[in-house]
Amino acid sequence: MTVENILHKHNLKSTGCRKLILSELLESKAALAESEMKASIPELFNRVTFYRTLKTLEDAGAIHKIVLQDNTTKYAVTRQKCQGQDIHSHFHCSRCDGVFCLQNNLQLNIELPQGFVRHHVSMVVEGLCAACN
Amino acid sequence: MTVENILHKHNLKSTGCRKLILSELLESKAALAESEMKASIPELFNRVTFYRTLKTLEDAGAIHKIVLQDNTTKYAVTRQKCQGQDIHSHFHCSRCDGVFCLQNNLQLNIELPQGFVRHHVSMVVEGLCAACN
DNA sequence: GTAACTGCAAAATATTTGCATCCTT
DNA sequence: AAGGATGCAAATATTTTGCAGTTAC
Repeated sequence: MTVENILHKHNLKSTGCRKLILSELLESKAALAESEMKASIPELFNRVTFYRTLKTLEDAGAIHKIVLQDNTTKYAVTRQKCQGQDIHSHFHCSRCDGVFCLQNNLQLNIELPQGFVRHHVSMVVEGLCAACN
Repeated sequence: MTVENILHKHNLKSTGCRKLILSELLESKAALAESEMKASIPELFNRVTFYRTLKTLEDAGAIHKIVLQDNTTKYAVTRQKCQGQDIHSHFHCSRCDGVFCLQNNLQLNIELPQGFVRHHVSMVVEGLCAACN
């Protein structure tokens, strides 16, 4: 799974900002916040481009965002194991702030009120990761 | 469960802004965003006070916030059924944007990677509510 | 009376929009 | 060549901070 692969697969032009963001996310084990990406990527791109690129990549399905309870947003490459899950779940370490995609084949039997219909579920597990535990 | 009850129970002074926000949330079946609260509450309070009051109420445990995948934040009174749940789950209607606390006694068996420890889980179920379905 | 809540002004931060320029295909 | 991506400037929105005045207890 290379950066070019991903871009081509989603019919996206191969541009500087996209490649940098994708390679950054591919290399990282954890999901990254905008600030974390900017820290490692030199000031090649300004914030506007960042926002637009993240949105483009997300709309195309190349990456997905994870919204934490503290309102911060992190991004991760959408890997095969992430796809087709009714429940998309992530782990958030309270100590190092790391966010990781969880691979789960969970079958949730959630009772909803009468007349409610469920489309999909997102879940964040808070706790300590192996390194911090 | 009156507003004064709640404030007293959490050792909070009974002030105008707190009472308005709490009564607003108590009356509403759905969780409310800051913008939704402001719509029904006259301009008695400015934004700064709003933020600070919400934080105070949240820190005290009188209300809790729900962060949705689109980054919006809603608030709801912490009722008895909300408490002591390992998994706090909410329903978000994609059509009317309503957010409701779900009462569930779900026992989740989530498999975590080696060495990871789980503290608690938050979950948002997306779908259609009874009125919109 | 006192600690803490509120309001105002303003700073800091985050996000969006319009437009001109540049680049990928 | 053309459509789309980028950068800049600036508008808009969101959140935080300091300080002075006010209020609940």
